[in-house]
Amino acid sequence: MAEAIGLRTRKKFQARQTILNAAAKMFEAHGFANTSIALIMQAAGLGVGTFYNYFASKEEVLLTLARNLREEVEVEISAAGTVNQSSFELLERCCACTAKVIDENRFILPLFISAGEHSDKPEQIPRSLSPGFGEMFEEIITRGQLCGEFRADVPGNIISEMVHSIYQTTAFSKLNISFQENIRLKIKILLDGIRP
Amino acid sequence: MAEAIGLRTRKKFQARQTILNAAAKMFEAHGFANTSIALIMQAAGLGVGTFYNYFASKEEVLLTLARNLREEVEVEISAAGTVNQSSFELLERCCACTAKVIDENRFILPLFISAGEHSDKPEQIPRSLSPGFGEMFEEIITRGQLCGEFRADVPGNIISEMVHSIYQTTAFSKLNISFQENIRLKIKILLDGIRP
Amino acid sequence: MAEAIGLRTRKKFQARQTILNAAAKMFEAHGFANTSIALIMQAAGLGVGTFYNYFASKEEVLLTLARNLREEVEVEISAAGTVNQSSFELLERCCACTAKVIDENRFILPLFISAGEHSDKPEQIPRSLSPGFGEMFEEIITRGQLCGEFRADVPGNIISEMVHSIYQTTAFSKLNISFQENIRLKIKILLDGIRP
Amino acid sequence: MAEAIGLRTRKKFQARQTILNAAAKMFEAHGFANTSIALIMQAAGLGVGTFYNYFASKEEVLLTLARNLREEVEVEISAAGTVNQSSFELLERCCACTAKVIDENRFILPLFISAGEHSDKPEQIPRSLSPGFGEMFEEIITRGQLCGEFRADVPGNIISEMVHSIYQTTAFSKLNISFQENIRLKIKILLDGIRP
DNA sequence: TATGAATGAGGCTTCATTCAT
DNA sequence: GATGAATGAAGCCTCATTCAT
Repeated sequence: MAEAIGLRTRKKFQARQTILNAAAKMFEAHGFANTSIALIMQAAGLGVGTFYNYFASKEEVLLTLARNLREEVEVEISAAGTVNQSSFELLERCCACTAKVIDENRFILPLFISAGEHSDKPEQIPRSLSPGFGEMFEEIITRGQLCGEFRADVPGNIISEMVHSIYQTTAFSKLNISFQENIRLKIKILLDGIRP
Repeated sequence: MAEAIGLRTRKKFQARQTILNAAAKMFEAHGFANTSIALIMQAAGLGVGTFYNYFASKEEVLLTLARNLREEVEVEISAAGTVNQSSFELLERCCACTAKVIDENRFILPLFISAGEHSDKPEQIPRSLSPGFGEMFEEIITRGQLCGEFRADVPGNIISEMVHSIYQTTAFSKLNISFQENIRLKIKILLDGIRP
Repeated sequence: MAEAIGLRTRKKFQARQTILNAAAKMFEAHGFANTSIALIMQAAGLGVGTFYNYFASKEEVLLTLARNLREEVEVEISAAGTVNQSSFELLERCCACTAKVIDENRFILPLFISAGEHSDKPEQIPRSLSPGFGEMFEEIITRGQLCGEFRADVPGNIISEMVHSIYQTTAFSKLNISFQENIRLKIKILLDGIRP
Repeated sequence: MAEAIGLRTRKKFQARQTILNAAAKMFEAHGFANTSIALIMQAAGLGVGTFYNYFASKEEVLLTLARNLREEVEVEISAAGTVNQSSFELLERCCACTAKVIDENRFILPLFISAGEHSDKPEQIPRSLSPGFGEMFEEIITRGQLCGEFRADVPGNIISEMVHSIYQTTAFSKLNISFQENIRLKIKILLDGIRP
């Protein structure tokens, strides 16, 4: 009995995953707006109606994907020990970690920038991978400014926005250079630009 | 007769402008995706069918708006005398001019970032205000690098992309600071970051 | 030109009528809930999308049909001269007129009783052919009570409700007797029942 | 063993009752059409599939509820001794009893009037609480006519229909008067109206 | 018997596009 | 050239019903 329930539960979980994966693939291939729920479910090999057993809307799928991504970033970052480092080193490392995870889920960031546009219910989609995605950067930056490691004549949230902007737009880059390397170079410029 | 044709031409031109203005207003108010052609033409006070006498699609309207914007920027920049300036001064001034024009047409940049997502025909919408918007910056930057005024260990197109990214994402900024000032600060960091 | 506009306007009006007629027919044949918009438009020989050029919802169609019916009733009643009559005669005549019109649009009354149930937006559908349908009866009855022609130990609005109920339920009658005669007999009982 | 079966039978009966109660509650709260089977079973705290172990359709649930109601009415009426009464007294008492029971299950009458509209299978839902609900009244009335207690110039089934109509529409009444009192007044008028 | 995930038909609605006037 | 009614494809979503566990 317990086993039966376990099986059912496992299957249910699997279906959810299948849908998420299919959605990610379709979003990447066709964009968020051009991906219909029917298309997702077709890619998932499931009936259309099944979608609504797991999600209320396409937006919810996107949010879920984003939340998963954010968790991955956090895991990755906390895995890299971050003690006894200068704010420069810390920021650099965090940026590299973030770049790595995003690189593997490149499709999602662009989606997020624009998703607010699409939906009838724009309030449901935050402009960035919020909440809390940018806060990490802002914290590091603020601390660096307090320590005198970063210039203080520019507000920390402006710098943080700049970091953000680098990720968001680099995802679209057509330059013949790897995503992570691209990010690395831009962050290097930024770091040099915020020395006191 | 020539006058009659002129009148007609002018009238035709007027309708086109009316549509463009209405579209800009509606895009700004409701977003690109949520703006139907019917809505545009209603705002324009013209019949739906008339739209197709001037444009083939919503995408074309957007492109036209972007092209107009770019022209404005160019006019503005060339108005500011640009001789005998260091690359730093030149880049700073160009960025300020661009910020000013974009500030007055703020809605269009966000639209552009996301429009590719929306359309059935994404190939029709370039990712940025291309063609040629970024080239101006790239030219200045490359020249600066050749003169040894800018660091050369980072490719010029990467730097150019960074400039671009600043405009694109600042248009979304929720910080309590004016758009132009926000841009100015970020460009300042960038400029300091690309000193040799 | 004026003629062209006239033609267009006329055609538009015709389409609206066509839809109303088709809807009435389908409502009668299959009931309100079982009549899809697609079915109506198929019966009307028009495309589905055309429906929304004229009505926002099925409910609006129903309301329109009801409003038309009410107008017919009023025309019919005012056609019958109503001066110098006892309240008994007046009520009897009004009831007969109403019965006649309703008889020709029998399907609509049942629809109205139940339509509130159906809709997601029940507030949009009044329970009776309001506003003003019942008021006519209530006015006559109140006047009759004041003159002492009708019993006063029962509130007028109760009597009015009774009149209403007769119409509403007789529309469903399966008895082998004509609608108008059925109504006539019930009203006769009611009239005898409200003598002082 | 016999006990085990008894227990099982009782359990089965319990589930059925649970569903009926939940359905009644949901019908009352949301209306027949807006109540999905899933909603009923959720309110019942049972699985969706379980529904089909007891009922073939929502319509069958409604019919069952109606049949139960009718039985209640009969019990109530037979409880009130009905010997040696004039037809007037008898009809009055029966109407009062019926009103009392219906008052406690007010939701069901409106449902019934409209249920025929809703269903794909209208033939499955009779227009009134048939079969047999009205027969009781018809019998009393016919008897009263034969005895010369009621007027005979109006067919008995017409009068019976009138009684019916009073119940059906009073369930919707918005007047500021209790259901039972409302019914009592209307029946009083009717009784006065059918004196010979 | 109880379950509830899976299903797909079917309803509603929007909207780019056409075409007769 | 201007118009706007007509169109139908396409998307979203609900829900009765089935069936494997």
